[in-house]
Amino acid sequence: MELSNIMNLVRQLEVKLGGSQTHTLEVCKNLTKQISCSTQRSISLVTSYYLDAGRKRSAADAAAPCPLSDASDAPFKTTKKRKTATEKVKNQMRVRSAAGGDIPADDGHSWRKYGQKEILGAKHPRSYYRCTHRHSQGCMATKQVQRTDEDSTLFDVIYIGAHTCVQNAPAAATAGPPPEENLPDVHSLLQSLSSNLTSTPASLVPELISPFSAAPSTSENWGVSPATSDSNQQPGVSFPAFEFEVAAGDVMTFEFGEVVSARADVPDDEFDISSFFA
DNA sequence: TTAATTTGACCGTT
DNA sequence: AACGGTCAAATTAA
Repeated sequence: MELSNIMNLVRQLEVKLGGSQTHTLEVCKNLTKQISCSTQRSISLVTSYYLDAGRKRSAADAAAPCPLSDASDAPFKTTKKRKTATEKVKNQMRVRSAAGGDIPADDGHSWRKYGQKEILGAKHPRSYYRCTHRHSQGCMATKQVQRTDEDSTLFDVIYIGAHTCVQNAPAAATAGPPPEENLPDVHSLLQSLSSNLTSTPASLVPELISPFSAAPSTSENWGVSPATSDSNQQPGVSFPAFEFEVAAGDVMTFEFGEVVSARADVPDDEFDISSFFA
């Protein structure tokens, strides 16, 4: 929520900067653009992180080192066990492609494409990615990317599993204790976020396309859903929207340049999203 | 030469 | 049998 609040504040700043001198303001506008992109990336990172944390926590609640093959289980909760196969932690979000780009913005992780399939009834194929460090570190994180039928600048991205890799690990010098079951490094994530927010690489500063022109959101409509799900969007132009429904449908919807919506699909009793946001 | 992508085959589910 | 996810050989990029 803190990160999302940042996005809210940036949007207000953008509105304030709206109709003034058009010279030094461009710098500020570019800054806000970068901030929003960085925020979006950090949200993606944190999202995949808390999903993993929730899964691990529930595993700890079971107090069994081997939760799946635990035969001596008494009914701890009102476990409406669904023994079906797909017990994967998924996290779907809708992402707008980078400015003019043909692929979704970088989400902070390094991926390696391993497949592409035509999907029944879909206009565009679905691409399959796995973490680059799968073999070096055994990171089993995976994602699927598919261009939306309606808007070809939007992509549906599904993250499956969480990263257990360390991004800056250049292959352990010795075969020391492999970090097989370590948590993702939150500190490095925050550090990366911090540097992204402060650095100003003048190199990649594309033209700004006044993203949020009207309907500034305040802390009043925060948390509700003034999501303007318009359909008259022009190419490359974003509009304000901020849908944030957690209690009922665990759906986040942004219209802030990058993330448009996110949904968490977790097996029953595995993760309580309301407790996370609390 | 190594690493990443492409692409049809393969295989488990439904 | 069809669908979708993954493998892996061939190809391309770094």
